Amino acid sequence: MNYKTVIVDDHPIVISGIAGLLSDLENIVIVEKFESGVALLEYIEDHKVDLILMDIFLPVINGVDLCKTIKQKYPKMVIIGMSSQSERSLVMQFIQNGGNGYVLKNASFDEFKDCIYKAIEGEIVFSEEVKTIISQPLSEELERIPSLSRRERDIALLLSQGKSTQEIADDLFLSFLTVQTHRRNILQKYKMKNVAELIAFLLKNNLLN
Amino acid sequence: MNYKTVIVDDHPIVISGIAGLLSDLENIVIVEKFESGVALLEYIEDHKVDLILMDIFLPVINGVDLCKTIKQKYPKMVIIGMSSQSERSLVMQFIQNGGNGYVLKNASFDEFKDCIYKAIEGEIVFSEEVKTIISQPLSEELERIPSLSRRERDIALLLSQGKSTQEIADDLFLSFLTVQTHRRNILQKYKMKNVAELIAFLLKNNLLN
DNA sequence: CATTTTTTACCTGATATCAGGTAAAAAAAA
DNA sequence: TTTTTTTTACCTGATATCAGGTAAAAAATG
Repeated sequence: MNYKTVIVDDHPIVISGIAGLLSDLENIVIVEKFESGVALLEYIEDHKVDLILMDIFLPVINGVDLCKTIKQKYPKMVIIGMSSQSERSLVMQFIQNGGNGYVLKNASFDEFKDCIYKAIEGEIVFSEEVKTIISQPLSEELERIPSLSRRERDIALLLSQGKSTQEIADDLFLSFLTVQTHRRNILQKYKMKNVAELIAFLLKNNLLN
Repeated sequence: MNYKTVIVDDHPIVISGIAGLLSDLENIVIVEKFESGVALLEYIEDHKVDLILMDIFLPVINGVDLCKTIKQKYPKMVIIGMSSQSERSLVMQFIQNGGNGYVLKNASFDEFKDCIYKAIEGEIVFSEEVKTIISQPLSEELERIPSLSRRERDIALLLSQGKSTQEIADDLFLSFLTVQTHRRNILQKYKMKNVAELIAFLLKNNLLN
C-alpha cells in the first residue's frame, strides 16, 4: 500500500531536501508540497492524503493550530511536526492537538525513516533530540528553580482555582494576613509581578499539582 | 541481557497481576516489588535497576514526583507509568518529568509487552487507550469551549506575562478603559472569577499561544 | 542540639482589579 | 447588504492586591 504524503514548509529548500530523503522510502509517495497551511487545507478538502509532514513555524496559521484543525475533520490522517530548534512545551502542545510525532530537521535519515514508519503504524514518535528535550528540563533548567513549600503549593493551587485571599484563608483555616504573607513570599521567590504571571509560570514548569 | 525490573503499586493484588504477566517475558526479571515510593527510593540507592513499572496514584509521594526524583539521579533508568483511569494532563506531566511511557492497567498483555520492549529500546510509549486520551480533547471537550478573539488573545497573553491593565494598554496602544472592557469580557466568556483562574484555564486548555 | 526553613500573624498605604452600567465605530459573517 | 461580532471607549464604586516593614512559634535539617 502506498501512503500519499504531503510536505508543508515555508522554505522551498527544506521542502526539496525532505522530498529527496523521502523519495527513497518504499510505500511513501509524495503527492504534493505546500508553502502554507491554507493551501494544504484547501487541498485535503478534495484529495486523499495519508501522511503530512509539516513545519511548525508557518506564516498565517502555525503548525499546532493547523494540526488541530486537520485532526478535527480527519482524525486518521498521520501528522508529523518538524522544526529546526524546539522547546518542550511546543512539542507537548503539538501532540495534545493530535500530532502523531515530532522530528527535528537535523535528524538523521534513519531517524526520519524510523519515525515515519512507526507513526504510520500508530505509534507516537519523537526523534532522539526531541526525546531528550522533552525530559531534560530536569537537569539544568529545573535545578535552579526553587520549589514551593507544602503550604505555598496549597495556596498557589487555590489561587489557580480563582480563590481570593479571604477564601483561601477560610479554606485552610488561616488568618487572612497569613495567606497574604504567603502570597507575597511566593511572588518574591519567583520574582513574579502578580498572580497571573505566577500561575502561568508554575503551570509551565509543572510546579503546581 | 536481563533487565532488572521493579514494580511499585499500593495494591498487592495489582502487583501480583503484573508480575504474572511479566514472568512470561524474556529478558525481564522482576527483582523486587514495592507498595510505596519511599521504599523504592531506598532500594535503588544500592541495587541496580533497569526498568520500573509504577502506579501513578501512590500514597505519600505520587508517581509523577517519584519519577522526577529518580530520573534526576538515574537518567538512564526506564520508567513506565500505570493507572486505571487517566486524564491527558497527567500523562503529559509524567512524560515531561522523564517518564518513558504510560500504560493503562486494562491494556492487553500484548500491549504491555510491546510497550515494555519499545521503552527499553528508547521509545516513548503509550498504550492504545492512552494515545486516544492524549489527542481527544478535540472531539467533545474543546468544541463547547468558546474561543478568544484575536484582541482577547493578545490581552490574555500579556496578562499571563504579568502585565497590568495600564501596561497592556501602553503595549497595544489602547485606552486603559478599553483593556479593562476586554478583561471583563474574557472573564465573563469563561465564567472565571479573576485572571489567575483565567490563565490556569487557558493554559490547561491550550487556548493561549 | 543548634541552625535554618517554614508557617503563622499583624500593620499601613498606594495602586489595581472587578462588577455594574452604556455605546459607537469597525470589521466580519450571513 | 443587512446582521452579528469585535473592537474601541467612558464612568463609578466596592473590594482586592501588592509592596513595605516586623516577628514569633513550629517544624525540618544538619
